[in-house]
Amino acid sequence: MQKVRLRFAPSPTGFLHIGGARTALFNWLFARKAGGAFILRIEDTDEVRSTEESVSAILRGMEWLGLNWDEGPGKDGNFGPYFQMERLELYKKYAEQLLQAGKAYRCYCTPEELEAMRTRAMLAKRPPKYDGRCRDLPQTKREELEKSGRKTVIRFKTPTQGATEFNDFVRGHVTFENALLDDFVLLKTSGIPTYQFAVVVDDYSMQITHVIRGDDHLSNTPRQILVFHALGWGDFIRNLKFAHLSMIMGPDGSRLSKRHGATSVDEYKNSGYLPEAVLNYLSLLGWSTEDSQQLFEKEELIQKFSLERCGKSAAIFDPQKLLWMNGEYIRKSKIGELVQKSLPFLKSAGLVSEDPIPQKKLDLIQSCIALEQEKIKLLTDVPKLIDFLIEEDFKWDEKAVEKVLKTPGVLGLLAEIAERFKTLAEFTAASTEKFCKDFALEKGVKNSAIFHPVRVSTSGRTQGPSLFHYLEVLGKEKSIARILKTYKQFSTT
RNA sequence: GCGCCCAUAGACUAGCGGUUAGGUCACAGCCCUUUCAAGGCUGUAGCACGGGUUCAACUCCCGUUGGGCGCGCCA
Repeated sequence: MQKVRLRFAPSPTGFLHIGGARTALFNWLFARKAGGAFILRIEDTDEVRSTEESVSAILRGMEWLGLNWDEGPGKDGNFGPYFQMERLELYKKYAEQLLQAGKAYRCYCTPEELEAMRTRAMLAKRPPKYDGRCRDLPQTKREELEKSGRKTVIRFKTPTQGATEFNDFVRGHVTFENALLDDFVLLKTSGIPTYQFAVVVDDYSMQITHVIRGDDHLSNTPRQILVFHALGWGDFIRNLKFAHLSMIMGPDGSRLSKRHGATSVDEYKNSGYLPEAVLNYLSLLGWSTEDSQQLFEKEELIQKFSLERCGKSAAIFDPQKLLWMNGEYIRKSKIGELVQKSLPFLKSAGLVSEDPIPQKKLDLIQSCIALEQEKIKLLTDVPKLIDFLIEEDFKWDEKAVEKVLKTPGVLGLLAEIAERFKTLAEFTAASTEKFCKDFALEKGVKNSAIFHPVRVSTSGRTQGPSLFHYLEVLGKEKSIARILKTYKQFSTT
């Protein structure tokens, strides 16, 4: 039994796109479930758009998501190199083979001529395909063009008869008429292969068994199949399994792009999303279980994933649901891990500058985050949720002052509370709560008439963590000092 | 223009001839509650349209409409 081998083959022309991440995830899931190999192949044959930065951004994105590869950049296997630009000789060799076998030919048309040809065809409402004018050039004409110094590309001699069909895990049986295909370019003038050619040579030479990729490649597949056959790899292609995933669209139903907001994995990382949440959300775009389960542990995802349960229709990316899911993952996080993950965001918010961070401060941060854990949706929420407990000072929210502190009698009560707080033997959530409730009873007012002023006078806001719990974190001294400070500030005005 | 693919609420989806069309996000209300959340309960909302096939169609077939993709010396 042949070992299962899958690949994710991004072209490094930008960051790891959310759609690319989904494709990578599905490949990874399938490979992991089958106990096969997951290969990362960099398709960097676009001489003008490929960049080093993109390569590292993609690797970074993959690593962040935890989509580890068995072969690829930094992980040698027996099928490398894994950058297509390092495999040029291979493509050249096979292109030559096709040339010799009469299954490909040199084309002398210039890009300008081709462009003009396409435009003309479009205007005449004909399919904008290459007309094959160099296909059957007589030898004399060839030599003449050759002599004129014309640059050449190698084109595939696409069969003009018959149809190419294949089975797709998601789409089922698909058929394309060969006559509708044109003689596409295999090798560019530069000697660099086109995607259509490189993908065939690589999938074969890397012994790929399953191709899982975006739906946008569905109509490319027959071309590739034809090339496989022309190279004499019929047996291989007959065993190659295809799965074309439905696309991910933007909210308006058009292809997900920059104008729809964040599309790169990096952006989600920087906005405070957890990789597990992103992965989980992505898994639900075009795949589902029979019982419509939503939340999956990574291992569970691997176990339950199957191509048979991938949907056919395009899915619209819903940031709102991702956000909800991120909250779910944050609530499920172990507090220690959540603290570690929040640290970078606390640092950039200026709440943490020490390095290393003293254990005492770390403990404080942990207590604070624990208070607000259930409320955090994004790691970027953390600083503004707990800053008033971390920083020495705090500011009074204007509306809070207006709504709560300006109520007649409130300041007097606060002064009294501060005094009485001093007498508390222990300053815990339980003790302060008991005190405040008793105090309310004593004064003949509702609990809220005490709670709210205490909250605003110690935090400056009307919303926050559970009052008595954060008072405990804040501590007796600071709590009293803040109430007194509030009293002073507003009793004079 | 030609070809291919797709079509269940605002969004993701389950369904695979007979269901009160199920779940999740979002939205609304109620409960819980010192605030904000979280949680619980309830609710609003869906099979694109038109023909067939069938005792019976969301489900099968055809067409229409709508959307997506491909037709690059981009991948």
